[in-house]
Amino acid sequence: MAPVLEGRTITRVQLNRPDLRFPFPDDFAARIEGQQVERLSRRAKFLQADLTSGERLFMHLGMSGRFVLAGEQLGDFTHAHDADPKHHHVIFTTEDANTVTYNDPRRFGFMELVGPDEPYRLDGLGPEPLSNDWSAPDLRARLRGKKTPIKIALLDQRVVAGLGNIYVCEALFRAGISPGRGAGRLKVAETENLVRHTKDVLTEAIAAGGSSLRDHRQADGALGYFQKSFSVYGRQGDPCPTCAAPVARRVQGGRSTFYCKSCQR
DNA sequence: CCTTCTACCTGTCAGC
DNA sequence: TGCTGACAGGTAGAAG
Repeated sequence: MAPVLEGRTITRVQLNRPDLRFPFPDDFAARIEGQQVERLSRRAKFLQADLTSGERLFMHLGMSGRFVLAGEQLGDFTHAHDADPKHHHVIFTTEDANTVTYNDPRRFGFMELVGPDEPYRLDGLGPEPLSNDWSAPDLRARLRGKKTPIKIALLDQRVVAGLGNIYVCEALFRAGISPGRGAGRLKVAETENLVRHTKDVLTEAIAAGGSSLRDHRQADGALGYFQKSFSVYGRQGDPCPTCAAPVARRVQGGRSTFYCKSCQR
């Protein structure tokens, strides 16, 4: 999206419905039309477009959102896709007549416009898991005194930002830590293991193009294939890759947790 | 403040 | 071939 949007003026915003998960901001189209996108960036799972007006456009894909690019000269950035037009909710048109379309069947995504000095929830997010800011001491400090299970704590974006259900399950498996352990009760060595394995899982998953369970695609439209490397996620009843005991499933905080009862303590 | 629970929505799949 | 119910990669906001 950056080559298509950065440095370009958005000439038109077509809203096809009043809301996604939340209502669109007041005067959404008017506040974006005529603005140039100075920079496109990412923080946790939020996409941020800095506009020349000083406002920031935050976009979140939720569970099933995607952006579809189209334009005469965009060959390298477009590909065949199966996004149903009935779920095209927002269409941004740029000065060079390219379009960036937000498609989201489940509508768990959302968009926000925030003024330059207005706070936004990104301010409260924890560190990026692959940055040098995220270390065992940092995690330990943020988990201190927490009674909540480690599985839930790792999904809390204020503890570390950008981990989802799959990678938390896989990281806990690799670190040999039971998902039900009290977050504040991990030993120093366990926290170190957990951070190391989390970074490894994410790095490997990114190299594999992510996990295409259903909706996820790489930017070029290809399927990711990290799902073929899952040790426990979605593998209830399969043998644990380490000890061959059946992989267990439980529900924590309303989400499925997959783990090995004998390897994870 | 922290933790827990529910809501948001469509699509898919397993089981009957 | 339908029908039903469970479940899905996430987050906000209310309630306790």
